[in-house]
Amino acid sequence: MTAGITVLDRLLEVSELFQSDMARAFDGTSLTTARVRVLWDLVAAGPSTQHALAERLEVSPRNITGLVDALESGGYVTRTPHPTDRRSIIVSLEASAEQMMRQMQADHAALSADLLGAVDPADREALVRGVDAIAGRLRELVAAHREASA
Amino acid sequence: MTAGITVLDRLLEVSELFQSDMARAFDGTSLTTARVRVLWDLVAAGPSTQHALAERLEVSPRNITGLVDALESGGYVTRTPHPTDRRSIIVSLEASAEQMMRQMQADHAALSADLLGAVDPADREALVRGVDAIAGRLRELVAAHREASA
DNA sequence: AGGTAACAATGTAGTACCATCACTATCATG
DNA sequence: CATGATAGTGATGGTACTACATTGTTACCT
Repeated sequence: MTAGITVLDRLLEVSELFQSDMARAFDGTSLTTARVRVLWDLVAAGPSTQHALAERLEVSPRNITGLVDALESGGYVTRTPHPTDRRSIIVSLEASAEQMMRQMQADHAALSADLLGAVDPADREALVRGVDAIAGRLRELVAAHREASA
Repeated sequence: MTAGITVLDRLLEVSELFQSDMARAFDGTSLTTARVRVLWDLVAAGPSTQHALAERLEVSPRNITGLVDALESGGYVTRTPHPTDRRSIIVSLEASAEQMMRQMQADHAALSADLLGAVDPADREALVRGVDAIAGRLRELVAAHREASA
């Protein structure tokens, strides 16, 4: 019972700590969590229209305009016209930003490994299974909520 | 290796899902995540000065003024003068808000139990130990980062 | 006591994120 | 070719946060 509370609380604590640490890393740059989310998506999906970004990140197209504005003036991305559809704009990562994201990905992996290293080896498999189970169950619950309120 | 990445990513996913679900629950009210954080703290700490709230929540005093403004006009808290220090203002939960927070706490516990219920019983203890270990290690790392940049 | 420094809260001003609505330019289809 | 959908953006507004300046109050120090 108390353990149940503790697990969820610890999970939330972990992500809070992680996010505040990320944010601190961006100090001095024009990067923010929301902007990096855009970069991250571009790494995964490749050059995209703003509309596609908006859909994948689940924010309004209008918001993407602002985020890309900031990233563009920071030199992280470029806007190029779509080859066939003149309404669309293709957002691409600048080479330096792609390099930076690769580094960030490596850091992320290293951190993951570090954190997992703090776990008793005998507990690791159960931990992974447990976290997966929790994530899966939570996805179910959220989906059910969305249904209900739709 | 891949598992290491997956664990951290899953943890982050869990807290994202959780937070978006929380936010949806506040639809239609004047409550938001930041404001509920204030209420939550008042439940745990009892009536407090705004200064104390700012310190515990690690935000600027000015920000607390705005949050308490919103909570006050929503009828969730009341401002009363400090008995001895006329500079200070004491923020207290309204009875209805205290009731609501008790409910929220119960829901939180129920959700925790539900999520833990999705985990194979044989994995639960290891999961709790593992998450604790990760949280502890992450606390260390963040503290070290703060030191380094201070 | 009298002056000064620290303190609590708030006004002002500014950044960032996010949303909706209205509008323009451009497809795409009947 | 007209009509309706689509892609992006301007305008506007709410929330969350910050730093700086200001006001009233307290506490300390000589």
